[in-house]
Amino acid sequence: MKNNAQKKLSEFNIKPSLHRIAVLQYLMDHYTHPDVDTVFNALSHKIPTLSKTTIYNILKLLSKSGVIRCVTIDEKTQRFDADTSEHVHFKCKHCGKIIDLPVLDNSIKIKNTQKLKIDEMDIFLYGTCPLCKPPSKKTVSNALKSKSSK
Amino acid sequence: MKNNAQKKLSEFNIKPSLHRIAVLQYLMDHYTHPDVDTVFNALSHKIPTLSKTTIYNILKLLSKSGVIRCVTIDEKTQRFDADTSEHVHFKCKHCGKIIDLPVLDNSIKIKNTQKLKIDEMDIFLYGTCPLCKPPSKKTVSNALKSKSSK
DNA sequence: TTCATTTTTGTAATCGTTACAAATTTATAA
DNA sequence: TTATAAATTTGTAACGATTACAAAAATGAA
Repeated sequence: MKNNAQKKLSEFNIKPSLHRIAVLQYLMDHYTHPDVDTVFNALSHKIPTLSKTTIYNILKLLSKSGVIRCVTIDEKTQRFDADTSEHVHFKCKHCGKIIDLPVLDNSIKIKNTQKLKIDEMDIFLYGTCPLCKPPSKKTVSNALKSKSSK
Repeated sequence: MKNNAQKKLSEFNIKPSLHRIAVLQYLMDHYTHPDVDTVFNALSHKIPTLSKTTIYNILKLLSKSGVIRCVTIDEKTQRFDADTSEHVHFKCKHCGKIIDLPVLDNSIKIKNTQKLKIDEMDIFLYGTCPLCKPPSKKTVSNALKSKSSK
């Protein structure tokens, strides 16, 4: 029983065209922070006439409407996330994978002495995931190897 | 009495060429998170032969060495910060200005159950600065004005 | 149907960044 | 000093993600 993209679009007063449903449904089925190309390649089989510009258009529309979030942890490409709840993104420097992490409630305390009106927050972590550097001691050479073989 | 860029480069075992000193000194004199063009325009007067590629090279070198930090809060352009201490970046959606905010010590608690090795962290806030939306009630029209006149 | 509006499409353009090789500068050795 | 090697800088060309734009297609209303 998967989430309903069409229903979500209607909740946000966005006309649920077939393309929009397909894009949002893909994001709601794959919480892997895909970029434009990944979404395009995944859907172009089912929708042969699909244009990449359409993917750009829809993802921008959904981002601006608050249906999804644009994850800018990648220097090169925009990534997108249908999970709009507060969470942290970790990016492995070696394999590039992005991992979601929960945040303990109210754990982030910032001195806002300048009366800034804060609407959104991004927390990005960078490091090494367990697959790229297992915690045992024998993996130093492996870690160096994966580091140099970028 | 300003900070010494040459000394800092030597501390990081980076040969203090005139260009590198100039770039780092600019960042240490201007904690305004400038982008490549801003640094280039500021220095090209004093160094007429300066190439923009050199700015890119040096800023990448300094970032990778940990002398400075690349601030990726901007979607389009890389920005750079000679302040490598832990702090938060706020970006005003309207004027684009980036403001530093301190973080209360140990205030960020994340459930790291996956044994991730975390090296770096970015915290980005987005919203409206006091200049773009003063806290008084008469400024609604002003806020709208500055919003539409992007 | 007809007309207006919205959505989608494809191409061209934009722009920040990088690749690359030549040119210059700096360091080292004889 | 001079010669040679290494490091740094430079300029151009290329790259690639994204956007602008106008035409085409689809949708909705009358």
